[in-house]
Amino acid sequence: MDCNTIRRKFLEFFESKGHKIVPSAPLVLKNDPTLLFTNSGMVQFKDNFLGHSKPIYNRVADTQKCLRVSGKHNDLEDVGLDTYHHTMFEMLGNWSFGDYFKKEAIAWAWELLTEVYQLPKDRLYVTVFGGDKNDHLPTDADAESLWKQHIATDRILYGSKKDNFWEMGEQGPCGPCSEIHIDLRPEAEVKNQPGKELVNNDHPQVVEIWNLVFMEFNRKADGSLEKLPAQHVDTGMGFERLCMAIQQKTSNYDTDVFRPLIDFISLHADLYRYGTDAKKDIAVRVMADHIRAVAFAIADGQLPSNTGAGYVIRRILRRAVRYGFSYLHFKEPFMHRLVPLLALQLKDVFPELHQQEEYVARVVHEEEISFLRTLEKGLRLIENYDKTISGVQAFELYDTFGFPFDLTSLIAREKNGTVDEKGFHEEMAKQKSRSKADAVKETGDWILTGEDKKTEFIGYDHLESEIKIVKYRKIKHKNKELFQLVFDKTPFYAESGGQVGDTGVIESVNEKINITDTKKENELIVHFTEKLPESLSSVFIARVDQPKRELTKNNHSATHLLHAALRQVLGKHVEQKGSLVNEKNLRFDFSHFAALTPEEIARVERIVNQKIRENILLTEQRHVPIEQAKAMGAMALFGEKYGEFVRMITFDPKFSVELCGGTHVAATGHIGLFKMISESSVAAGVRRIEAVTAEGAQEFVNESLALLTEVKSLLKNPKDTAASLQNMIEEKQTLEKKLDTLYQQQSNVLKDSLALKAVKKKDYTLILDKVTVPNAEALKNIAYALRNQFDDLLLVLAADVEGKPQVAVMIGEKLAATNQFHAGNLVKELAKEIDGGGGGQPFFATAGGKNLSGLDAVLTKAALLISQ
RNA sequence: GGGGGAUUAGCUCAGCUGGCUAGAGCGCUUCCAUGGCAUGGAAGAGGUCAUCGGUUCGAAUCCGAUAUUCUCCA
Repeated sequence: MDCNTIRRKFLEFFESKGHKIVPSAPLVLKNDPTLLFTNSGMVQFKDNFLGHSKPIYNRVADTQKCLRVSGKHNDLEDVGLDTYHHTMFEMLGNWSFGDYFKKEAIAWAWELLTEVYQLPKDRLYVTVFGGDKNDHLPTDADAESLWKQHIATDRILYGSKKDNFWEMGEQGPCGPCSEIHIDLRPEAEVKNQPGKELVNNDHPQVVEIWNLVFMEFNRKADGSLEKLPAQHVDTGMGFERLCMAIQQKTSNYDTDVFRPLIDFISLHADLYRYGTDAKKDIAVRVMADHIRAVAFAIADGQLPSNTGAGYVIRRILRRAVRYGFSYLHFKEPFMHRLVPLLALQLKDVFPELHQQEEYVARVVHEEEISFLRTLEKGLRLIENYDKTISGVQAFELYDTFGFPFDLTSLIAREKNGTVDEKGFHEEMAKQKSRSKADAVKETGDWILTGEDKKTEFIGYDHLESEIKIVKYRKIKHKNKELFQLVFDKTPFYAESGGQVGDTGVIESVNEKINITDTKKENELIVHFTEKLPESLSSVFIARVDQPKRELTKNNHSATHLLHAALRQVLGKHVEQKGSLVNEKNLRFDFSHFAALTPEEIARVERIVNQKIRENILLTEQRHVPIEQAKAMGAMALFGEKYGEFVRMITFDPKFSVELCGGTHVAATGHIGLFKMISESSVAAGVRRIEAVTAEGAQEFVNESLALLTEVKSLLKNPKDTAASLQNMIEEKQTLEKKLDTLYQQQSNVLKDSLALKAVKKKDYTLILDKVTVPNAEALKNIAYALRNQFDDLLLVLAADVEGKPQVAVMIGEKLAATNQFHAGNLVKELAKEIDGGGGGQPFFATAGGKNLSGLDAVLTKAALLISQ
C-alpha cells in the first residue's frame, strides 16, 4: 500500500464514522505565546479544549503538518542519527469534542489498524494508564475493560504517568491516554524475546504508532487537577511510522515518503549508494528530513531569520547544509533543488508548497549561499588556530562566527589536534543562562470573576461600550507585574493581521484603568494593564483611544490598496509575506524577485492615490463562507488559518478584495494621501515597502520640502539645486588637493632651507632649528624628506604648529643602525621643556606640549644632550 | 528580548600589545613585448580607515554613542 493510499484510507475511514475532514493548520503559529510551531494534531483545536471557543463540528479528522525540534523525546541534533526521528512529520488524528469517548475511540482505532490496514493482531500491544499516587488517580479501568473486548489480556500493558498521562503543557487540559504499539522485528527475534518487554523502551522496531488521549482534566498552576465539564478525545498517529509498519520496512526513511528524496540526494552525491556507509547515510537522512521542515515552514510564511521561529528554520537548514558539506561533499548549494521534488510529491495533500515552489526554492538557495559563506569564513579563521582548540575559542567560532562545533572538532581531528568539548559546553551554558535570566516569565491561573464565555468583539461598530470583566490573571516578567483581563465583550481590537492592538481605558464610577495593549492568545482577546481594578465585578465603560485607531485604519486600508496596486504593476506573483500597521506608518512585505524601479514605485504610488481620490466606499461582509469568498476573488494568504466563515473587505470588487479581520476606513478618501518612504529587501525574494498616509504623509512631505527650501536658500537658490551641490562638492575636492600641494611646496621650501643649515659633525649631520608649520603632518613630511637626503642625519625640530609647541626628532638610517642615539628617549627628555610628553620609534619620535615659549630651551637642551 | 563580532582602495581582505609617510591579491588606466590570448612585463590612479564624540604628545588601532551588517541564545 503506498503512502498516498494509506493517508486517503485514514481520512475516508473517519469520514464514514461521521467526522468532518478539515485541512491541516499552518506549521507556524501566530497567536500563541507558548508555542512556535504546530507540534501535534491537536494544536489547531487547543481553544476548543481550553474552552475559549466552541467547536463547529464535534467530530473531526485530518492530517496535520507538525514540527518538532526540541522536547522530551526529540532534539534537532538527534534527527537523522537514528532511523525514526523527524523534524517535520504528518500526524493523522481524529477528535471528539464532548461527543464520543473511550469506547468508540478504541473500537475504531482497532478496526482501522487491523481491518483496513490489515496489521497483524499478534504484533500489536496496547498500553493503558496505570494510575498515579501524587495525582490521586486510579488505573484507567474503562480503557482496560474496553480493550479486553478486542485484544488478549496479556497484550495490555500498564503505563506510568510519564508514558500514559498526556498533558498539553504545565497547565491546561490533560488526561490518561492509551497507546497502540507494534512489534516489527523479524520472526526469529520475536521468538527470542517477547515484544511486550520492549514496549516503550526506545527499540527502533517496537514502536508506538497511535496515541489515544482521553481528555478529562484541567491542570491548574498549583499542580492540582480539576474535572473538565465535557470529555474529549484527541488522537495522534505518526503517518511516516504508520507507513513503515504497513509497508513492512525497518525505517521510516525506507518508505515511499522519503525514498524519492533519498534517491535524488544519493544520485547527486557522486552516485552514492544509500545504505553502504553509516556516516553518509546519516547525512542523506538529515537532508531528506530537513528539507521538508524548511520548505513547508517557508511556504507557510516563515522566512529564515535570526530570531524566534525564523531562527529555528535557519538552524534546521544549516544543519542539513553542514551534513551535506562534511559527509557528501556538497560544496555548492543543493538543498534548494529538492524543493520541486517535494512539492510534486505532496501536491495534492499540501498544495501550498507546489503553488509557491519557485519562491521557496529561491529563499532556500539564498540561505544556503549565505551559510556557505559563513562556513568559508570560519574555515579561514580556524586555519590560524593551534591544533588544540580551547573551549573558549571553539565557542567564539560558534557564537560569534556561526561556525558549527562539530566542524571545529572534525577539523581539529584532521590536524591530529583536539577540541575542549567540556569547555565549549560550559561557555554555551553561560550563554543560555544569560538569555534565560532575561526571559523568565511567570504566568498565573485565570481567575474567573463572571461566567466564562467567549468574548464578543464589537470594535468594528463601537469604540466605547459597557463591559464586565470575565476573568483575569497575573504575569510576572523581569520583576514587572502585569495583568491580563478578558471581558464579556470588547471594543478593543487585538493585534492581528499586522494591525497593532488597541489601547485606551476602562472606567467605572470609582476608578480608571489604562489598557496598554490588546493581544490575541489563539482566539482569546486579552487586554493588558499595569493595574488591576479594585472592584472586579463592577460594570466598566471601555473606551478605545480613538485618534490612534483612526490613524491605524487609514494605514490598514492603504495597505490593501497598495497590495492591489502592486499586483497590478508587478504581476500576480506578488503575495503578502508580512505586514505591520500602526498609527504612524505601514510596512508591507511581499514576494517579488527584484528591487522596484523608480518608475514602478511612481506607478504604484499613483494608482494608490488615484484610488484614494476615487473615494471608494468600503464593502464589509462579516460572515461569508470561505469557499464563496474565494470564488469572489478574495485572496487567501498562505500560512494563515481561516475558519469556515470569513470577513471580506472590498474596495471596488474589481480592485481590492481581501480576507481581513482588521479595521478600515468607510471610504478611501479618508486616507487623504499615500506616500512611500522606502523600498528595500528583507530576504531572498521578499521586498519591503514602508509608507505613510494622511497626517503622517502630509508631515513627511512638509518636512522634505522644508529641508529642500533650506538647502536651496543655503545655496542662494540656484536654478538646478542638485547640479549646484554637485559642483560645490567637486570644487571642495579640488581645493583640498590644491591646499595639499601648497603645503607640500611650503614644506619643500622649508626642508631645503633646513638642509642648507645642516652642520657636518664627526659621526653625524646635525640639523637643529625652530620652525613654523601648518600641521603635524607637514612636520612629519619634512623630517622624512630630510632623512632621505642624509643617511647620517640627526634632526631636532622645535615647531610651532598652529600655536602649539611640538618637537620632532629624526635619526638617519645609517646613524640609527649604530644605536648611538635613540629618538624616543631624546624626545622624552626634550618634551619636559614644553610641559609635555612624547615618544615614538628609535629613529623617529614626536612630542607635544603646552608651553610654546619653551621651544628655545628645547634647542639648547638638545645641543647639550647630543654633545654628551 | 539578551550576548558576541565586523565595518580599511571598485571587490576580497592583511594591519600583533597606539608610533616604519595605511598594505596585498584581483580589478581599473597607460605604456611595452608576441600573429592571437583568461598572456607576460613596467608604470600609475584609487582610501574623510562607517559616522560622531572622548582618552593621548600621537588613534585605523583604546573607550563611549549611533548606523549598517553577521552570528549565537531565549
